[in-house]
Amino acid sequence: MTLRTQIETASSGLTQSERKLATALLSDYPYAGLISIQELAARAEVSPPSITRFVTKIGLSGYSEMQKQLLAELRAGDQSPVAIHATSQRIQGGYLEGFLGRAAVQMKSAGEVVTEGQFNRICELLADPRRSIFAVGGRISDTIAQHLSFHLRQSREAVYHLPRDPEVWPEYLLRMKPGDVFFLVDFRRYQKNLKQLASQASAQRVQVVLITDKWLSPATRHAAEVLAVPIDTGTVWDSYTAALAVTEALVTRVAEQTWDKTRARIEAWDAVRDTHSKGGT
Amino acid sequence: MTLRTQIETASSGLTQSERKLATALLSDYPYAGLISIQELAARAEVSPPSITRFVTKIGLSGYSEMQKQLLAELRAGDQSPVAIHATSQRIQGGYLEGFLGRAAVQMKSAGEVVTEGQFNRICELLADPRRSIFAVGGRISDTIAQHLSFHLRQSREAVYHLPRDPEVWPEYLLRMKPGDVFFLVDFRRYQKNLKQLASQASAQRVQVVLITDKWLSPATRHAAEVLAVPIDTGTVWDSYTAALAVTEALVTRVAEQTWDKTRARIEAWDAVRDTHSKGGT
DNA sequence: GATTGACTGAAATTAATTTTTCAGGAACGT
DNA sequence: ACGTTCCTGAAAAATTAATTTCAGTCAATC
Repeated sequence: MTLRTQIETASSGLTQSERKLATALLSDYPYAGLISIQELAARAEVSPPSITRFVTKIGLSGYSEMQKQLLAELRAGDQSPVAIHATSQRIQGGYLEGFLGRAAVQMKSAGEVVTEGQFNRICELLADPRRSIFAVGGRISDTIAQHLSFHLRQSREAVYHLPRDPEVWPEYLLRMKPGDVFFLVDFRRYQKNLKQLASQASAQRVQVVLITDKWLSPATRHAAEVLAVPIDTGTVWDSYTAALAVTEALVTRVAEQTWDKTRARIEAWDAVRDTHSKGGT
Repeated sequence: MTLRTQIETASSGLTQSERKLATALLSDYPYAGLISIQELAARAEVSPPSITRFVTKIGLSGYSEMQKQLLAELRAGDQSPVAIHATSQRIQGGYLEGFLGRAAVQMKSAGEVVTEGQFNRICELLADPRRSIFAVGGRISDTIAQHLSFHLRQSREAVYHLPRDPEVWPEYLLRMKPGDVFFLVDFRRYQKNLKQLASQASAQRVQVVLITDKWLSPATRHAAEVLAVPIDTGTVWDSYTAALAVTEALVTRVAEQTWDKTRARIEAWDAVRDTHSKGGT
C-alpha cells in the first residue's frame, strides 16, 4: 500500500490543515515528503505538529517512518518510473479518474483529426504581423477564444477580442481588412449570430479560422480553415479540453516562433503593470 | 555534477574505509545515501565519523547537504523520461501531436493529485443550494473560472462571477455569507490581489476552493480546499488543459447530481432566449 | 624493536529534528 | 447566547542525528 493510497483512504476524515498537507504532499509526490518536517510545514503552510498528527492518522508511527516508506516506494518504482503512479489508483476508478481518462483519449484523437499542415498554416496566419486578429466564441466557448486572445496579445500587436454583446460587433467588422484573421470558436448549440458574423467577415475577404466539433458549425461554409476537435465524452455536457489544448498548442507555437518579440512584449507589460497597479506580480 | 561523479573523481585518494563507503553508496545509488548517517555506517561497516570525513573530502559541507543533492538528482531523473519523450516527439511526430501528448500525460497525473474524496467534497459544496457561489480567476486563468460559472449557472441559482476589475470586488465581498463558496483559480505568476481577496473571504467564514499549480498560490493559506493540478509542459507557456478538465469534471458531476433541476433550468433559459433574442439556439 | 604518521571508531558534544503538552479560538449544537 | 467539542499552532521537551574530540591501532620506516 503506497502512501498515496493511504492518504486517499483517509481523505474523507481529514481536517482543513490536514487537507492542505495532503495537497502539498501529493502535488510533488513523493519528493515533498522527503524533506524535513519543518520545511514541509512551511511549504504546506501548516505547523509541524499538524504533520505529526496527520502521519499518525493515516496509520504510520511517525514522520520518519513515512519517509522510509516513501523511499521504499521510490526504490520499487525505479525500474519503471510510471509504475509508482500507476499502481495505486486502479482499485477505485472514481468519477474524476474516469472523466480525465476520457478527456485524455479525446486529446489523442484530436491529434488525428487536425493535420500538421493545417496546424502550421494557422500558426503562420496567427504569427503574421501584417494581419490583425479578431477573436470571438459562443456563449460558453468564448472562454477558449479568450484564451487565444490573451496569449496572442503577448506575442503580437493587433489582437482584438469581440465583446459578448453582439450590438457592437458591426464596429469590429468595419475594422477588418482583407487578409485579417477572424478566429471563431463555435460548438454544438451553435449560435446563429456567429454564423452570420463569419459570413460577413468572409465576404470582406477575411480569413476565418473556425474551431468546432465534428457536427460542424454552420459557420463552416464561410471558414478558410476548420478545426473539428472532439468534444463528446458521453456526459451531460461536452468537454472543451481538447479544444483548449489545440488552442494552447497554437499560441505556444506562435510564441516560440516569435520568441524574441514575445519576451520583449512580456517584459514591457510587466514593467507597466508593476508601476501602474498594485495587483500584479 | 552528480554525487556519483564526485565520488569517482575523488576515488584515487580514498582510504580503506572511505572506499568501503564509496562502494556501499554506489552499489545502491542513490538510495543508500538517503538513510541516516548511522544506518549507512552500519551498512558500510564504518563509523559515522568516517562518513562525515568522506563527505567533506568530496567537497560537500555535510551529510545533509549530500542528501539534498541526491534528492535533487532523483527528482531531475524522474522528469527526464518525460523530457526525452517531449523532445523526441517534437522532431518526429509533429508539434501538435507532441503538445497533445504532453497534455494527455498531464491529465493523467492530475487524477493522481486530486483525490476522489476531495473531488466529492467540492462537488457537494458546489451543489448545495443553500450556499451562494462566487468565482474569479487570475488574468489568464479567469477563463477557467468563467467556464465553471457558466456551467454552474445552468445547474443552480446564486452563481456570481466577479468582474475583472478589482474596484468592484468589495461589493461582492459584502454579499458573501458564512458558508458560501468562493471558487478561485490562481496559477503561477500569482496575483497579490487574489490572495488578499481570499484572505478577506475566509475571514468571513466563506469556504475558499482554490485551483492552483504545484508551486501553490499564496492564497493557499486561506483555502479550505486546494486542488493542485499540473500545468507545466516544458513549453514557454503553461497549459491549463488539466485545470479545465478538472473544472469540467466538477460541473458535470454537479449537473448529473442535480439533473432534474438542471434540465428544467436549461429549458427555461432556452425559452427565454428564443423569444427574447434572435441570437440564441 | 621502537617511532612516526595516518587512519579509525568510541564517546562526548553539539545541532537538528520530531513529538508532546497546552492554551487559545473557531465551529457547532443546544 | 451559552457551553461543548474539536482543531490548531506556539513553546517546551524528548528524541534522534551529525560532528568533533581524542585515544587507540596498525603499517611502514629507521
